[in-house]
Amino acid sequence: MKELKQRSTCSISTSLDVLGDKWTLLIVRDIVFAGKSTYGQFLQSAEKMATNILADRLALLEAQGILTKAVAADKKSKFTYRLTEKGVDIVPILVEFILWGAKHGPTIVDPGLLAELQTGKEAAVAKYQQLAREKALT
Amino acid sequence: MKELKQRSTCSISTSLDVLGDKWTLLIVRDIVFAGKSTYGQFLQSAEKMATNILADRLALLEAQGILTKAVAADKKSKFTYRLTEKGVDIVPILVEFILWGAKHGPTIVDPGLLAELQTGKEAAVAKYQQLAREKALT
DNA sequence: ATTTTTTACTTGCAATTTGCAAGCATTATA
DNA sequence: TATAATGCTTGCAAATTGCAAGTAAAAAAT
Repeated sequence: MKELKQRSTCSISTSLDVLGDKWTLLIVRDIVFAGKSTYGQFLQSAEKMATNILADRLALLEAQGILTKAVAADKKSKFTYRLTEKGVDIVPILVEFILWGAKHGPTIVDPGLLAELQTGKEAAVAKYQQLAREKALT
Repeated sequence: MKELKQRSTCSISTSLDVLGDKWTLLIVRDIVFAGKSTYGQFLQSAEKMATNILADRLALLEAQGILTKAVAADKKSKFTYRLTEKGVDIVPILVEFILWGAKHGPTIVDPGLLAELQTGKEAAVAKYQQLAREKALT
């Protein structure tokens, strides 16, 4: 796992030190918007993350206190990854990426989600944050 | 300049295809919050971006229609980089990175800016977007 | 007029990171 | 007891990054 180095004291820069790559936020996305929680589920996403990259990023996110790793309730050979409060606080960032991509990129967004975000962003953010918190308790 | 490839149709993923690295958003930050506009000014930031990386990212951002490059008003040997509307729409993303970093990271944020963002996020976003638009006209 | 400086890059190369394929270890199922 | 599921680890080539030096056009200084 690559070690984290802080490039400056700027909060945008330090956020990018942790989240600034092509894969990390996709894991958080999968937890928040796709209800995923296991290594195998993350691997099945459309972007086809490599197994070593996934393992590296999960370890990094855990080390940063963004998610927790626990043995699954049903199987001892399975692990469940959930968001901490620090992770739940990433939801607003994801929402802004959704809105920017939907407006300016060649993307397909669930129309229900998009409408929800465009008509009441704060309420939608709060809703998905609460859903993530509730899953973290199971 | 590395070519852009779209990994999926997810709007978060396509946004990360363009903005998901450690440097790109720092350039946008420097334009929006530090009033910078030239290659030399971007190089002077605290994070010390390498010259080849800066040149690559500026070309990529221009190719993506996020910023424009124009000969400076005072000198023919100088270029001025400004945000397009697509670039101005990145401001909300930057704001969420500021808030997340300020809350969870070891950072130093201008207290005035932080208070402004925490008390009236939407108004602050609109203000910095308008400032960027006005500079783009000069 | 000529040299020096400013400004914006480009180039070469070593080091790091990524991406792909295969292998391994533990637990669960047949 | 063998097979499958699950979560990784390893090896290696390819791509990207980071550092230092070099280049080219325009501006300023002499």
